[in-house]
Amino acid sequence: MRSANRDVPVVVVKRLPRYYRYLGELLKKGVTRISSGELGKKMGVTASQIRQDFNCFGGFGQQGYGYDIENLHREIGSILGLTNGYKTIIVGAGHLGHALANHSNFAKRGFELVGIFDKDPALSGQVIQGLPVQMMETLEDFCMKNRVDIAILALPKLAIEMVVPRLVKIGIKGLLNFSYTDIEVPADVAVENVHLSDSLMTLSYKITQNTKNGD
Amino acid sequence: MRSANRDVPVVVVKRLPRYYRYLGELLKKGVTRISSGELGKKMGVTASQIRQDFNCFGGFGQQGYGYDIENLHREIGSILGLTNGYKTIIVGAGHLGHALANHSNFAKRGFELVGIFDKDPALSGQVIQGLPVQMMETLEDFCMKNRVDIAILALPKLAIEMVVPRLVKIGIKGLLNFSYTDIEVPADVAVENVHLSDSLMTLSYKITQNTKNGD
DNA sequence: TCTTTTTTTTTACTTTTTGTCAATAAAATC
DNA sequence: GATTTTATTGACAAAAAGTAAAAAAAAAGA
Repeated sequence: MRSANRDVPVVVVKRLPRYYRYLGELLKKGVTRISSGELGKKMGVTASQIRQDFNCFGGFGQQGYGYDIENLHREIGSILGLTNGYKTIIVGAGHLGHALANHSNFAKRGFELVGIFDKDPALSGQVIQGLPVQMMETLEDFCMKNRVDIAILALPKLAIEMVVPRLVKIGIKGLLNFSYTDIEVPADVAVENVHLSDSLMTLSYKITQNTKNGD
Repeated sequence: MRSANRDVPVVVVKRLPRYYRYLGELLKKGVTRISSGELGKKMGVTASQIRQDFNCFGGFGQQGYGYDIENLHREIGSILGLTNGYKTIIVGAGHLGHALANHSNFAKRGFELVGIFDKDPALSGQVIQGLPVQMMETLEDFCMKNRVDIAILALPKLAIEMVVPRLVKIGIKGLLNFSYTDIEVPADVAVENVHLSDSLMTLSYKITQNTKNGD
Protein backbone atom coordinates (compact mmCIF):
# COMPACT_ATOMS: atom_id res chain seq x y z
CA MET A 1 0.00 0.00 0.00
CA ARG A 2 1.61 3.16 -1.27
CA SER A 3 1.36 6.00 1.17
CA ALA A 4 2.52 8.60 -1.33
CA ASN A 5 -0.23 10.91 -2.40
CA ARG A 6 1.40 13.72 -4.26
CA ASP A 7 -0.55 15.51 -6.92
CA VAL A 8 -3.94 14.43 -5.77
CA PRO A 9 -6.35 16.64 -7.73
CA VAL A 10 -8.24 19.22 -5.73
CA VAL A 11 -11.58 17.81 -6.81
CA VAL A 12 -10.64 14.48 -5.29
CA VAL A 13 -9.57 16.09 -2.02
CA LYS A 14 -12.90 17.86 -1.85
CA ARG A 15 -14.63 14.51 -2.10
CA LEU A 16 -12.60 12.84 0.63
CA PRO A 17 -14.55 14.22 3.59
CA ARG A 18 -17.75 12.82 2.15
CA TYR A 19 -16.19 9.40 1.68
CA TYR A 20 -14.89 9.64 5.20
CA ARG A 21 -18.35 10.39 6.50
CA TYR A 22 -20.06 7.55 4.65
CA LEU A 23 -17.39 5.05 5.63
CA GLY A 24 -17.66 6.17 9.24
CA GLU A 25 -21.40 5.59 9.17
CA LEU A 26 -20.97 2.11 7.71
CA LEU A 27 -18.37 1.33 10.32
CA LYS A 28 -20.77 2.39 13.04
CA LYS A 29 -23.36 0.04 11.59
CA GLY A 30 -20.86 -2.80 11.88
CA VAL A 31 -20.28 -3.25 8.14
CA THR A 32 -16.72 -4.38 7.54
CA ARG A 33 -16.35 -4.43 3.77
CA ILE A 34 -17.84 -2.78 0.71
CA SER A 35 -17.37 -2.79 -3.03
CA SER A 36 -16.99 0.35 -5.10
CA GLY A 37 -20.28 -0.48 -6.82
CA GLU A 38 -22.22 -0.66 -3.59
CA LEU A 39 -20.67 2.46 -2.14
CA GLY A 40 -21.26 4.29 -5.39
CA LYS A 41 -24.93 3.45 -5.35
CA LYS A 42 -25.23 4.66 -1.78
CA MET A 43 -23.45 7.93 -2.48
CA GLY A 44 -24.86 8.60 -5.89
CA VAL A 45 -21.60 8.54 -7.79
CA THR A 46 -20.09 6.12 -10.29
CA ALA A 47 -18.14 3.13 -9.06
CA SER A 48 -15.45 4.11 -11.49
CA GLN A 49 -14.94 7.45 -9.84
CA ILE A 50 -14.68 5.88 -6.42
CA ARG A 51 -12.03 3.45 -7.55
CA GLN A 52 -10.15 6.18 -9.39
CA ASP A 53 -10.29 8.43 -6.34
CA PHE A 54 -9.06 5.79 -3.91
CA ASN A 55 -6.28 4.86 -6.27
CA CYS A 56 -4.85 8.36 -6.10
CA PHE A 57 -3.13 7.43 -2.88
CA GLY A 58 -2.45 3.78 -3.49
CA GLY A 59 -4.60 0.73 -3.82
CA PHE A 60 -6.60 0.04 -0.72
CA GLY A 61 -8.83 -2.54 -2.26
CA GLN A 62 -8.52 -6.18 -3.00
CA GLN A 63 -9.76 -7.77 -6.19
CA GLY A 64 -12.66 -10.07 -5.68
CA TYR A 65 -13.23 -8.71 -2.19
CA GLY A 66 -13.68 -4.96 -2.24
CA TYR A 67 -12.49 -2.46 0.32
CA ASP A 68 -11.93 -3.07 4.01
CA ILE A 69 -13.92 -0.26 5.53
CA GLU A 70 -11.97 0.15 8.74
CA ASN A 71 -8.68 0.30 6.92
CA LEU A 72 -9.97 2.65 4.23
CA HIS A 73 -11.59 4.93 6.78
CA ARG A 74 -8.39 5.19 8.75
CA GLU A 75 -6.32 5.80 5.62
CA ILE A 76 -8.54 8.60 4.41
CA GLY A 77 -8.49 10.13 7.85
CA SER A 78 -4.73 10.02 7.79
CA ILE A 79 -4.57 11.55 4.31
CA LEU A 80 -6.83 14.35 5.49
CA GLY A 81 -4.49 14.89 8.42
CA LEU A 82 -7.11 14.14 11.04
CA THR A 83 -4.63 12.10 13.02
CA ASN A 84 -2.39 15.12 13.52
CA GLY A 85 -4.64 16.45 16.26
CA TYR A 86 -4.57 20.06 15.19
CA LYS A 87 -5.10 22.51 18.01
CA THR A 88 -7.82 24.97 17.19
CA ILE A 89 -9.12 28.26 18.45
CA ILE A 90 -12.25 30.17 17.59
CA VAL A 91 -12.00 33.91 17.15
CA GLY A 92 -15.35 35.55 17.64
CA ALA A 93 -17.70 34.34 20.35
CA GLY A 94 -20.93 35.55 18.81
CA HIS A 95 -23.69 33.18 17.85
CA LEU A 96 -21.67 31.70 15.02
CA GLY A 97 -18.58 31.20 17.14
CA HIS A 98 -20.76 29.71 19.82
CA ALA A 99 -22.42 27.36 17.36
CA LEU A 100 -19.06 26.23 16.04
CA ALA A 101 -17.70 25.65 19.54
CA ASN A 102 -20.63 23.37 20.26
CA HIS A 103 -20.20 21.58 16.98
CA SER A 104 -19.32 18.18 18.32
CA ASN A 105 -18.05 16.83 15.03
CA PHE A 106 -14.99 19.00 15.20
CA ALA A 107 -13.67 17.23 18.28
CA LYS A 108 -14.72 13.88 16.87
CA ARG A 109 -12.62 14.52 13.79
CA GLY A 110 -9.53 15.22 15.85
CA PHE A 111 -9.62 18.99 16.07
CA GLU A 112 -8.99 19.99 19.65
CA LEU A 113 -10.64 23.25 20.62
CA VAL A 114 -8.28 24.95 23.04
CA GLY A 115 -9.41 28.57 23.14
CA ILE A 116 -12.13 31.07 22.31
CA PHE A 117 -11.53 34.77 21.80
CA ASP A 118 -13.63 37.88 21.49
CA LYS A 119 -13.09 41.60 21.81
CA ASP A 120 -16.31 42.27 23.70
CA PRO A 121 -15.48 42.69 27.41
CA ALA A 122 -19.03 41.68 28.28
CA LEU A 123 -18.23 38.17 27.14
CA SER A 124 -14.94 37.96 29.01
CA GLY A 125 -14.74 34.85 31.12
CA GLN A 126 -18.04 33.43 29.91
CA VAL A 127 -17.59 29.71 29.61
CA ILE A 128 -18.34 27.97 26.30
CA GLN A 129 -17.67 24.27 25.98
CA GLY A 130 -15.63 24.40 29.14
CA LEU A 131 -13.45 27.23 27.86
CA PRO A 132 -13.53 30.80 29.10
CA VAL A 133 -13.84 33.49 26.47
CA GLN A 134 -10.54 35.38 26.37
CA MET A 135 -9.89 38.94 25.35
CA MET A 136 -8.08 39.67 22.10
CA GLU A 137 -5.04 41.06 23.92
CA THR A 138 -3.98 37.60 24.98
CA LEU A 139 -4.24 36.11 21.48
CA GLU A 140 -0.57 36.01 20.56
CA ASP A 141 0.64 34.81 23.94
CA PHE A 142 -1.91 32.08 24.11
CA CYS A 143 -1.31 30.80 20.58
CA MET A 144 2.45 30.66 21.05
CA LYS A 145 2.24 28.93 24.41
CA ASN A 146 -0.35 26.42 23.29
CA ARG A 147 1.05 25.84 19.82
CA VAL A 148 -2.24 26.58 18.13
CA ASP A 149 -2.48 25.31 14.54
CA ILE A 150 -5.86 26.46 13.29
CA ALA A 151 -7.96 29.56 13.85
CA ILE A 152 -11.64 29.56 13.00
CA LEU A 153 -12.62 33.09 12.11
CA ALA A 154 -16.21 33.83 13.07
CA LEU A 155 -16.14 37.56 12.95
CA PRO A 156 -17.27 40.38 10.69
CA LYS A 157 -15.31 41.53 7.69
CA LEU A 158 -13.86 44.59 9.38
CA ALA A 159 -12.50 42.70 12.36
CA ILE A 160 -10.94 40.14 10.05
CA GLU A 161 -8.54 42.64 8.61
CA MET A 162 -7.13 43.35 12.05
CA VAL A 163 -6.91 39.78 13.25
CA VAL A 164 -5.50 37.90 10.29
CA PRO A 165 -2.11 39.64 10.23
CA ARG A 166 -1.70 38.96 13.94
CA LEU A 167 -2.37 35.27 13.45
CA VAL A 168 -0.09 35.07 10.44
CA LYS A 169 2.65 36.74 12.42
CA ILE A 170 2.66 34.12 15.16
CA GLY A 171 2.78 31.37 12.54
CA ILE A 172 -0.74 30.05 12.36
CA LYS A 173 -0.98 27.14 9.96
CA GLY A 174 -4.57 27.31 8.82
CA LEU A 175 -7.57 29.62 8.79
CA LEU A 176 -11.20 28.67 8.42
CA ASN A 177 -12.79 31.89 7.29
CA PHE A 178 -16.49 32.56 7.78
CA SER A 179 -16.42 36.25 7.02
CA TYR A 180 -17.70 37.54 3.74
CA THR A 181 -14.38 38.54 2.30
CA ASP A 182 -11.42 36.79 0.73
CA ILE A 183 -8.46 37.06 3.03
CA GLU A 184 -4.88 37.41 1.88
CA VAL A 185 -2.13 35.44 3.53
CA PRO A 186 1.30 34.09 2.62
CA ALA A 187 1.38 30.85 0.66
CA ASP A 188 2.38 28.77 3.68
CA VAL A 189 -0.84 29.56 5.50
CA ALA A 190 -3.77 27.39 4.41
CA VAL A 191 -7.15 29.04 4.02
CA GLU A 192 -10.58 27.58 3.57
CA ASN A 193 -13.51 29.88 3.04
CA VAL A 194 -17.08 29.25 4.06
CA HIS A 195 -19.14 31.95 2.43
CA LEU A 196 -22.67 31.35 3.64
CA SER A 197 -24.26 33.89 1.33
CA ASP A 198 -22.65 32.21 -1.64
CA SER A 199 -24.36 28.95 -0.80
CA LEU A 200 -27.67 30.69 -0.51
CA MET A 201 -27.15 32.34 -3.88
CA THR A 202 -26.27 29.04 -5.51
CA LEU A 203 -29.45 27.62 -4.02
CA SER A 204 -31.35 30.57 -5.42
CA TYR A 205 -29.97 29.83 -8.88
CA LYS A 206 -31.05 26.22 -8.66
CA ILE A 207 -34.57 27.19 -7.60
CA THR A 208 -34.78 29.71 -10.40
CA GLN A 209 -33.77 27.03 -12.90
CA ASN A 210 -36.24 24.52 -11.49
CA THR A 211 -39.04 27.03 -11.66
CA LYS A 212 -38.20 27.89 -15.26
CA ASN A 213 -38.14 24.31 -16.43
CA GLY A 214 -40.81 22.89 -14.20
CA ASP A 215 -43.68 25.32 -14.57
CA MET B 1 -27.88 41.40 -24.93
CA ARG B 2 -29.08 37.84 -24.87
CA SER B 3 -30.85 36.94 -21.68
CA ALA B 4 -30.89 33.21 -22.40
CA ASN B 5 -28.64 31.26 -20.11
CA ARG B 6 -29.46 27.63 -20.62
CA ASP B 7 -26.80 25.06 -19.96
CA VAL B 8 -24.52 27.22 -17.92
CA PRO B 9 -21.98 24.78 -16.46
CA VAL B 10 -22.18 24.16 -12.73
CA VAL B 11 -18.61 25.32 -12.23
CA VAL B 12 -19.53 28.67 -13.67
CA VAL B 13 -22.62 29.00 -11.49
CA LYS B 14 -20.50 28.32 -8.45
CA ARG B 15 -18.30 31.24 -9.41
CA LEU B 16 -21.13 33.69 -9.95
CA PRO B 17 -21.65 34.62 -6.29
CA ARG B 18 -18.01 35.60 -6.02
CA TYR B 19 -18.22 37.78 -9.11
CA TYR B 20 -21.35 39.29 -7.69
CA ARG B 21 -19.58 40.11 -4.47
CA TYR B 22 -16.55 41.70 -6.13
CA LEU B 23 -18.67 43.72 -8.52
CA GLY B 24 -20.82 44.89 -5.62
CA GLU B 25 -17.73 46.07 -3.79
CA LEU B 26 -16.47 47.96 -6.81
CA LEU B 27 -19.86 49.53 -7.27
CA LYS B 28 -19.83 50.68 -3.67
CA LYS B 29 -16.45 52.28 -4.27
CA GLY B 30 -17.94 54.21 -7.15
CA VAL B 31 -16.11 52.37 -9.92
CA THR B 32 -18.30 52.22 -13.01
CA ARG B 33 -16.33 50.08 -15.44
CA ILE B 34 -13.74 47.35 -15.40
CA SER B 35 -11.88 45.17 -17.84
CA SER B 36 -11.64 41.41 -17.58
CA GLY B 37 -7.89 41.77 -17.06
CA GLU B 38 -8.23 44.11 -14.14
CA LEU B 39 -10.98 42.09 -12.51
CA GLY B 40 -9.02 38.93 -13.04
CA LYS B 41 -5.98 40.33 -11.29
CA LYS B 42 -8.11 41.45 -8.38
CA MET B 43 -9.81 38.08 -8.04
CA GLY B 44 -6.83 35.91 -8.82
CA VAL B 45 -8.25 34.26 -11.92
CA THR B 46 -7.43 34.56 -15.61
CA ALA B 47 -9.03 37.25 -17.71
CA SER B 48 -9.91 34.56 -20.19
CA GLN B 49 -11.98 32.68 -17.68
CA ILE B 50 -13.88 35.78 -16.70
CA ARG B 51 -14.77 36.57 -20.29
CA GLN B 52 -15.72 32.98 -20.93
CA ASP B 53 -17.90 32.91 -17.84
CA PHE B 54 -19.69 36.14 -18.61
CA ASN B 55 -20.28 35.02 -22.15
CA CYS B 56 -22.27 32.03 -20.95
CA PHE B 57 -25.26 34.31 -20.63
CA GLY B 58 -24.63 36.75 -23.42
CA GLY B 59 -22.04 39.41 -24.01
CA PHE B 60 -22.16 42.13 -21.42
CA GLY B 61 -18.92 43.75 -22.38
CA GLN B 62 -17.83 46.19 -24.97
CA GLN B 63 -14.61 46.02 -26.91
CA GLY B 64 -12.17 48.74 -26.05
CA TYR B 65 -14.19 49.66 -23.00
CA GLY B 66 -14.68 46.69 -20.72
CA TYR B 67 -17.70 45.87 -18.65
CA ASP B 68 -20.20 48.26 -17.21
CA ILE B 69 -20.17 47.23 -13.57
CA GLU B 70 -23.66 48.31 -12.62
CA ASN B 71 -25.17 46.51 -15.57
CA LEU B 72 -23.10 43.38 -15.06
CA HIS B 73 -23.83 43.28 -11.36
CA ARG B 74 -27.54 43.54 -11.96
CA GLU B 75 -27.45 40.89 -14.66
CA ILE B 76 -25.61 38.38 -12.49
CA GLY B 77 -27.99 39.08 -9.65
CA SER B 78 -30.88 38.39 -11.97
CA ILE B 79 -29.29 35.17 -13.24
CA LEU B 80 -28.80 34.04 -9.67
CA GLY B 81 -32.45 34.74 -9.02
CA LEU B 82 -31.79 37.35 -6.36
CA THR B 83 -34.47 39.61 -7.80
CA ASN B 84 -37.13 37.01 -7.14
CA GLY B 85 -37.26 37.92 -3.47
CA TYR B 86 -37.45 34.41 -2.11
CA LYS B 87 -39.19 34.13 1.23
CA THR B 88 -37.10 32.26 3.73
CA ILE B 89 -37.52 30.59 7.08
CA ILE B 90 -34.95 29.23 9.48
CA VAL B 91 -35.68 25.94 11.16
CA GLY B 92 -33.69 25.58 14.36
CA ALA B 93 -33.18 28.56 16.63
CA GLY B 94 -30.01 27.40 18.32
CA HIS B 95 -26.80 29.34 18.05
CA LEU B 96 -26.40 28.51 14.39
CA GLY B 97 -29.96 29.46 13.52
CA HIS B 98 -29.52 32.60 15.52
CA ALA B 99 -26.30 33.47 13.75
CA LEU B 100 -27.91 32.95 10.37
CA ALA B 101 -30.90 35.08 11.29
CA ASN B 102 -28.56 37.92 12.15
CA HIS B 103 -26.58 37.43 8.98
CA SER B 104 -27.35 40.73 7.35
CA ASN B 105 -26.13 39.69 3.92
CA PHE B 106 -29.08 37.40 3.43
CA ALA B 107 -31.55 40.27 3.45
CA LYS B 108 -29.19 42.40 1.38
CA ARG B 109 -29.18 39.72 -1.30
CA GLY B 110 -32.95 39.67 -1.53
CA PHE B 111 -33.79 36.81 0.77
CA GLU B 112 -36.59 37.87 3.06
CA LEU B 113 -36.56 36.14 6.42
CA VAL B 114 -40.19 35.64 7.39
CA GLY B 115 -40.11 33.03 10.15
CA ILE B 116 -38.00 31.13 12.67
CA PHE B 117 -38.95 27.75 14.09
CA ASP B 118 -37.76 25.52 16.89
CA LYS B 119 -39.13 22.60 18.83
CA ASP B 120 -37.88 23.78 22.20
CA PRO B 121 -40.81 25.34 24.13
CA ALA B 122 -38.33 27.37 26.16
CA LEU B 123 -37.54 29.41 23.06
CA SER B 124 -41.19 29.93 22.09
CA GLY B 125 -41.90 33.57 21.47
CA GLN B 126 -38.34 34.72 21.92
CA VAL B 127 -37.75 37.44 19.39
CA ILE B 128 -34.86 37.14 16.92
CA GLN B 129 -34.42 39.79 14.27
CA GLY B 130 -37.90 41.01 14.99
CA LEU B 131 -39.42 37.59 14.53
CA PRO B 132 -40.84 35.43 17.32
CA VAL B 133 -39.60 31.86 17.46
CA GLN B 134 -42.50 29.62 16.52
CA MET B 135 -43.14 26.04 17.53
CA MET B 136 -42.84 23.27 14.99
CA GLU B 137 -46.57 22.54 15.03
CA THR B 138 -47.30 25.70 13.09
CA LEU B 139 -44.73 24.99 10.38
CA GLU B 140 -47.05 23.80 7.61
CA ASP B 141 -49.73 26.39 8.22
CA PHE B 142 -47.26 29.21 8.29
CA CYS B 143 -45.40 28.14 5.16
CA MET B 144 -48.58 27.74 3.15
CA LYS B 145 -50.05 31.05 4.26
CA ASN B 146 -46.82 32.97 3.71
CA ARG B 147 -45.75 31.21 0.53
CA VAL B 148 -42.34 30.33 1.90
CA ASP B 149 -39.79 29.40 -0.77
CA ILE B 150 -36.66 28.47 1.13
CA ALA B 151 -35.99 26.74 4.43
CA ILE B 152 -32.61 27.02 6.08
CA LEU B 153 -32.06 23.89 8.14
CA ALA B 154 -29.97 24.60 11.21
CA LEU B 155 -30.74 21.51 13.21
CA PRO B 156 -29.11 18.23 14.12
CA LYS B 157 -29.11 15.21 11.87
CA LEU B 158 -31.88 13.42 13.72
CA ALA B 159 -34.31 16.29 13.60
CA ILE B 160 -33.65 16.75 9.89
CA GLU B 161 -35.20 13.44 9.03
CA MET B 162 -38.47 14.51 10.61
CA VAL B 163 -38.59 18.00 9.20
CA VAL B 164 -37.56 17.55 5.58
CA PRO B 165 -40.55 15.42 4.52
CA ARG B 166 -42.91 17.97 6.07
CA LEU B 167 -41.31 20.79 4.12
CA VAL B 168 -41.30 18.80 0.91
CA LYS B 169 -44.96 18.00 1.37
CA ILE B 170 -46.00 21.63 1.51
CA GLY B 171 -44.01 22.34 -1.64
CA ILE B 172 -40.87 24.03 -0.41
CA LYS B 173 -38.67 25.07 -3.31
CA GLY B 174 -35.23 25.01 -1.77
CA LEU B 175 -33.35 23.77 1.28
CA LEU B 176 -30.08 25.07 2.67
CA ASN B 177 -28.86 22.19 4.75
CA PHE B 178 -26.39 22.69 7.60
CA SER B 179 -26.77 19.28 9.16
CA TYR B 180 -24.12 16.67 8.75
CA THR B 181 -26.08 14.39 6.51
CA ASP B 182 -27.11 14.29 2.88
CA ILE B 183 -30.84 14.76 2.62
CA GLU B 184 -33.03 13.09 0.04
CA VAL B 185 -35.73 15.05 -1.73
CA PRO B 186 -37.59 14.91 -5.04
CA ALA B 187 -35.85 16.40 -8.03
CA ASP B 188 -37.96 19.54 -8.04
CA VAL B 189 -36.66 20.59 -4.63
CA ALA B 190 -33.29 22.31 -4.78
CA VAL B 191 -30.76 21.48 -2.08
CA GLU B 192 -27.50 23.11 -1.16
CA ASN B 193 -25.38 21.57 1.56
CA VAL B 194 -23.04 23.38 3.90
CA HIS B 195 -21.06 20.74 5.69
CA LEU B 196 -18.89 22.63 8.14
CA SER B 197 -16.81 19.64 9.17
CA ASP B 198 -15.98 18.98 5.54
CA SER B 199 -14.47 22.43 5.21
CA LEU B 200 -12.40 21.90 8.30
CA MET B 201 -11.16 18.58 6.95
CA THR B 202 -10.23 20.13 3.63
CA LEU B 203 -8.31 22.76 5.56
CA SER B 204 -6.61 20.02 7.51
CA TYR B 205 -5.52 18.40 4.27
CA LYS B 206 -4.05 21.63 3.01
CA ILE B 207 -2.13 22.17 6.23
CA THR B 208 -0.83 18.64 6.12
CA GLN B 209 0.40 19.17 2.56
CA ASN B 210 2.03 22.49 3.44
CA THR B 211 3.80 20.94 6.40
CA LYS B 212 5.08 18.07 4.26
CA ASN B 213 6.46 20.28 1.51
CA GLY B 214 7.53 23.23 3.59
CA ASP B 215 9.53 21.66 6.40
C1' DT C 1 -9.36 -26.04 -10.28
C1' DC C 2 -12.68 -23.02 -12.22
C1' DT C 3 -15.97 -19.42 -12.05
C1' DT C 4 -17.25 -15.12 -10.17
C1' DT C 5 -16.33 -10.92 -8.15
C1' DT C 6 -14.03 -6.83 -8.01
C1' DT C 7 -9.99 -4.12 -8.27
C1' DT C 8 -6.33 -2.03 -11.08
C1' DT C 9 -4.85 -0.21 -15.20
C1' DT C 10 -5.56 1.56 -19.54
C1' DT C 11 -8.08 3.91 -22.87
C1' DA C 12 -11.58 6.93 -24.53
C1' DC C 13 -14.47 10.67 -23.81
C1' DT C 14 -16.11 14.99 -21.81
C1' DT C 15 -15.63 19.17 -19.55
C1' DT C 16 -13.07 23.03 -18.17
C1' DT C 17 -9.42 26.19 -18.56
C1' DT C 18 -6.15 28.81 -20.96
C1' DG C 19 -4.21 31.13 -24.91
C1' DT C 20 -4.58 33.51 -29.36
C1' DC C 21 -6.36 36.62 -32.62
C1' DA C 22 -9.57 39.14 -35.50
C1' DA C 23 -13.08 42.55 -34.79
C1' DT C 24 -14.55 46.61 -32.67
C1' DA C 25 -14.87 50.66 -29.72
C1' DA C 26 -12.71 54.46 -27.61
C1' DA C 27 -9.08 57.66 -27.30
C1' DA C 28 -5.47 60.23 -29.20
C1' DT C 29 -3.30 62.47 -32.84
C1' DC C 30 -2.91 65.05 -36.86
C1' DG D 1 -13.19 65.91 -38.77
C1' DA D 2 -10.45 62.12 -40.49
C1' DT D 3 -6.94 58.93 -39.28
C1' DT D 4 -4.10 56.32 -36.36
C1' DT D 5 -3.24 54.00 -32.15
C1' DT D 6 -4.54 51.55 -28.14
C1' DA D 7 -7.53 48.79 -25.32
C1' DT D 8 -10.39 45.09 -24.86
C1' DT D 9 -13.90 41.95 -25.99
C1' DG D 10 -15.94 37.64 -28.22
C1' DA D 11 -15.03 33.63 -30.52
C1' DC D 12 -12.36 29.98 -31.51
C1' DA D 13 -8.64 26.67 -30.81
C1' DA D 14 -5.52 24.22 -28.01
C1' DA D 15 -4.31 22.26 -23.76
C1' DA D 16 -5.30 20.43 -19.43
C1' DA D 17 -8.08 18.24 -16.22
C1' DG D 18 -11.55 15.28 -14.89
C1' DT D 19 -14.86 11.40 -15.60
C1' DA D 20 -16.48 7.20 -17.31
C1' DA D 21 -16.06 2.98 -19.66
C1' DA D 22 -13.50 -1.09 -21.08
C1' DA D 23 -9.84 -4.48 -20.66
C1' DA D 24 -6.72 -6.99 -17.83
C1' DA D 25 -5.39 -9.05 -13.58
C1' DA D 26 -5.87 -10.75 -9.03
C1' DA D 27 -8.17 -12.76 -5.31
C1' DA D 28 -12.20 -15.12 -3.25
C1' DG D 29 -15.21 -18.69 -2.93
C1' DA D 30 -17.27 -22.89 -4.49
